[in-house]
Amino acid sequence: MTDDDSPTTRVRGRRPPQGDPVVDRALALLGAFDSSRPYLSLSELSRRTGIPASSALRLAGRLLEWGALERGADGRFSIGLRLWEVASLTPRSHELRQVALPFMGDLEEVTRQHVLLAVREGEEALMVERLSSHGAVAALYRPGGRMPLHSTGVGLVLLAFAESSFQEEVLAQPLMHQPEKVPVSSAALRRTLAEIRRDGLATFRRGAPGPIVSVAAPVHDAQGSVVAALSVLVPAENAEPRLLGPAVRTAARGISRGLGPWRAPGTP
Amino acid sequence: MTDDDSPTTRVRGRRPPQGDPVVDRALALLGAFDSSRPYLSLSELSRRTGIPASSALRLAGRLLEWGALERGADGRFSIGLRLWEVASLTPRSHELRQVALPFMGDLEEVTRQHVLLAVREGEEALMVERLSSHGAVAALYRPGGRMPLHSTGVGLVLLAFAESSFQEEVLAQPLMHQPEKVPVSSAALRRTLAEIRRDGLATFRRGAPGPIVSVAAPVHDAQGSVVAALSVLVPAENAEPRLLGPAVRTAARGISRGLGPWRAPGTP
DNA sequence: CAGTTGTCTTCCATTGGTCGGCATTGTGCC
DNA sequence: GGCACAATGCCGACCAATGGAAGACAACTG
Repeated sequence: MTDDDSPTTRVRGRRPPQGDPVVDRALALLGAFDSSRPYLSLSELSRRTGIPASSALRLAGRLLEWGALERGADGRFSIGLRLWEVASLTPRSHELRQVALPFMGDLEEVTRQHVLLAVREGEEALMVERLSSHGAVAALYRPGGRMPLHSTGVGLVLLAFAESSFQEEVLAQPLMHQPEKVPVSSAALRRTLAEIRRDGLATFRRGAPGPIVSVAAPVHDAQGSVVAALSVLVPAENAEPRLLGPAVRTAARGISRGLGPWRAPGTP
Repeated sequence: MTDDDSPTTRVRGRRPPQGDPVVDRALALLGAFDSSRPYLSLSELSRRTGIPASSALRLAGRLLEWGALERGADGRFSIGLRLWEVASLTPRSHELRQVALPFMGDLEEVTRQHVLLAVREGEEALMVERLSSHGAVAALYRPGGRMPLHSTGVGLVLLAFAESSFQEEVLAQPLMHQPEKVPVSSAALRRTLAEIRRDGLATFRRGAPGPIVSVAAPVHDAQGSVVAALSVLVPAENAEPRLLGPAVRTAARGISRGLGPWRAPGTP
């Protein structure tokens, strides 16, 4: 029962049954970019999104005109600065960073390594900001990137203070430490989370690119719920968790206080 | 020749002659947000973009689903974290910040005020990053926000090293210092720009929220063109431009060097 | 150097996703 | 209760969006 498709009857502009909403396709184009591929040619864009080249070109043209995409001399596309400008208004990054940066600066000055701030987004942590000193150890994750909840200091804090239904959902899955690929026992993780809740502090060690230890603490908003996690990342050898703990907790409290009275985004 | 529109013939879904491309409308929704209005209700969104409420709702729904928008418990929309995540891949912010942040941290530690990094976007400077210490003086501009080229330290640097055709375009307009609203003589500005090119350094004073001085230097990419400007912002009273100048220039050179060898984004 | 391959772009007949007015419900204020 | 405003659901006409075909151009290849 193949339908009639003799060469002569084949129409030119037959619109195929496919047909995602236009907006979704345009967003798919934006989503095709990736930290490992910040520049994409038209055909790469087309392949990654499954959108035919001619359609991809038309849509990309619109995005280009507005500034959501830019196009280099070699014809390749990248995310546009105009989009970044608008996106920087997202409250969970903008408000938070504004308050947190000075405190993060203090911590960096003391530790001279990495200081990072992350929020939860879906089943991962999203790094909102990172300060890194010159001689700092190699870091696994980057600002704007995602980090596993169960295998990073900030992630553990965010998980420990999430709703318990969400915690159970995560605990139900088989989890592996990253990047070592060592299985995590759900019972051990449960115990760790309880400790974090008790101490208001997470200490996480990993040996991957180099042995490091991360000390993380929760940041609360005016309603008292945990909206972010702050952490310092130092090489394991000269780590002094005893000293780092109070410093991180103090900074996190400072940020929390800064978020408090600044409430009420009612029309100014 | 009014067309027939007797009450009974009035069709329901008559599509009006209006009709911007869908993608443009969706982007207009994103563009409706603003640093002074990071939260918008549906009707505000509709009014600001000129899109009828029912259409705005439908489009916003799509954006919401993808994560380009978020919606609070009160029903108001804001920019979504997913959009920020993608937007953070824009080379002009991502690559630059990665290299610049450690150097900016050094400068902040010395000055204990504001350190900022900006790129040129159209006829304005766009602040890509700012580090601010605790006791720092009030700042006029915010990260992600735009600054006038002729009335800020970083702006002057970016203007001074822009193509001359662009400079003439700017010089041809009547310019005012911000926020004092004092006219800028085009001849004086021309002289200032020449000095900046000669010294590789801009010094800019303003008295607005408080008397401050900004010392700015250019950042070059591997090809030698100026891609950003770095600046420190300190209160005028205890400013030591003599000392700040070399510090800022050194840091800017460090960033430029960091951008150099990191060239060639050819497929890895 | 003709042949091959791949990318980018323009063209265009077709059609299904998009359109906004209207109706309804929800919410706050006097 | 009455009024004003915001949000959402509904609907069918219609035009903007569609993707295959084909051309232009560049880079390899035998």
